[in-house]
Amino acid sequence: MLKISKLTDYGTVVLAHMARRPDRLFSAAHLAQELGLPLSTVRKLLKQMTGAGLLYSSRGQRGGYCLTRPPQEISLVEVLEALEGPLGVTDCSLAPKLCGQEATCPIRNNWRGINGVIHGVLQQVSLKQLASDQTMGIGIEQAGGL
Amino acid sequence: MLKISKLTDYGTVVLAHMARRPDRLFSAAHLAQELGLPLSTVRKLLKQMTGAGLLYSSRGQRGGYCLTRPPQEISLVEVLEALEGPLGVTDCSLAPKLCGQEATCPIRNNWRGINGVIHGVLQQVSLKQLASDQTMGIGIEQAGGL
DNA sequence: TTAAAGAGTACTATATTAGTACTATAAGAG
DNA sequence: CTCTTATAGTACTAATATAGTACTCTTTAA
Repeated sequence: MLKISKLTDYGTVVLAHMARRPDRLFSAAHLAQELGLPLSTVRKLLKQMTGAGLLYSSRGQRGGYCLTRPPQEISLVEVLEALEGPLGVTDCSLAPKLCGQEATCPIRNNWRGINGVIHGVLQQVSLKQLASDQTMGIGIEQAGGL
Repeated sequence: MLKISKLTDYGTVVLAHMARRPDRLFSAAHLAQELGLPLSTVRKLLKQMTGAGLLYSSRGQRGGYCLTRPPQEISLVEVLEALEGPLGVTDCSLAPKLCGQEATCPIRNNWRGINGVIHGVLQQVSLKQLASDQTMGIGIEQAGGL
């Protein structure tokens, strides 16, 4: 259904929460409690996002996580790709040799185009926007072609 | 990875092929052979799309399938929804009561907005465009909000 | 030195996806 | 009228992905 996974969804919830206080340091336990998510799950997400470079972590007592960049500079694509790997609507728009039909497939190029558009949409959304109460305005226009 | 399933992908290949000859009647066996896809799989897809109202079917000798509407009037969303059910990037943008966080989730509205945009992109792409050799032109513009 | 916190690893249950096989039914050809 | 071709319906299996959890190790500040 063209869905992101539930874990990724939780990940965006966690990041959006952190984006509201970019100054603060958040521990996994605090986040889990504040957001009502299972601690183990939150831990897993934080670890993964740290590995992807989205978060700084500091250990020890009074340790925790914080964003590596200001929330308006982090796009949703980055977050999704950190948690799910490269974004591809179809196999062929992701990597070669996954489909088998590839060489002869007459619609591959068009799928790649669609993938690019969706990628663009998600790139335009920043973490700051995602965390915002205001409704986001993103429009689409038909540019040309047939 | 925000991906459609491989079966759905095959479905679009099949439909795009049929869209090039909207007059013709295609049997499952022919399509499977022409596209190099497994017959059983093609059969499954055709049945499902017929049930969803995208195809007419006629049985018996010289039977087969054809599109119920001209290819430029069939949007990609319809095809995806016929094969995968309602389109929802997140659980909460799909149906109530799937997430648990729903009531308190601060970013639900924004996800719903993103979902709407992606829905819009796929709605703008017709089967005729998908089947076309020409590169499609779809642009995105930032309209407002923050 | 101890307690709080992240890092690393491994595991299990469930759901989804992909692919296939078999039987029944309909309709045209001869 | 019956044979052949084709769709309709159903059911099943294997592989993969997802979700959630548990446990141990390491770091660091009080």
